[in-house]
Amino acid sequence: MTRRLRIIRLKVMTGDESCLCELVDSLQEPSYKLSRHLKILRQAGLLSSQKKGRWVYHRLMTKPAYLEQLYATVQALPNSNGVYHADLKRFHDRLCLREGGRCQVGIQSCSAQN
Amino acid sequence: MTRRLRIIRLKVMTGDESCLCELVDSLQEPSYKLSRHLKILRQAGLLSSQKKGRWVYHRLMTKPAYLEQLYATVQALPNSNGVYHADLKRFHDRLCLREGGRCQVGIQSCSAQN
DNA sequence: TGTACAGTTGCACTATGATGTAACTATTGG
DNA sequence: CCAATAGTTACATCATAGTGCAACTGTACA
Repeated sequence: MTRRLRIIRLKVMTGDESCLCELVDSLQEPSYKLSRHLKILRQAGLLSSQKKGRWVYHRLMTKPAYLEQLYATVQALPNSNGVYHADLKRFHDRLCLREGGRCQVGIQSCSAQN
Repeated sequence: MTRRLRIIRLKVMTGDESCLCELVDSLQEPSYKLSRHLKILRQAGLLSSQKKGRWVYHRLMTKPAYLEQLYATVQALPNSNGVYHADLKRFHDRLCLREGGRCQVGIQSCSAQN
């Protein structure tokens, strides 16, 4: 659950679409975990996923009004232990590896491989 | 989790304080269940509870700003199966049993006793 | 065509949360 | 003081959610 919240928080703050490997480097969690959480979020109607080449880009759904309300709440949640901030920093660093707004490389962090 | 949401939704919509027996009649759930969920909500900082005689009155906390944001989201959530509406109706009926704004009787519904 | 790699998923397992029972405290009213 | 009742909680049990491993699909590039 916490991981799902970290994903949503990150995407609420950044807005842009991102692929799994970028999220792995940002949240420092193994890909199989995040992949499953992303699937659950997609089934819940919070995310839409689009495959482009070998990468799958995920972005927040904005259609039902209560989702926007939900995102505003996620944004307002207290960042108790600084995790969200750390996620965001790693995500921004990771975005620098893009070329032409597209992901070009896979998982970079050696810690949370797989 | 769903029960916790029903409690919060009910209190968000009505605002006023209420005691356990009134919630039992409204949600049609046994008292030991709701008592435990109320405790968890209290520990999470969402509720404050105050004992007055033999009844304990529970009300929503409003202090941190993100809580107000959270309540707005709960209010905006879709009422998929009509549960929230049914809870609300039973709650209003139950409030008619008060005298001078105070609860005077215990659990009324024979279904969800205990 | 074959290899590397992004991403997914079935399976077994573990951790966490919800539940039912029943015993408990505290308060009211006779 | 005692019975009745509002509410709480320890304990065992069951249900659900999260995890790790490993095998799998699909795409790109040499």
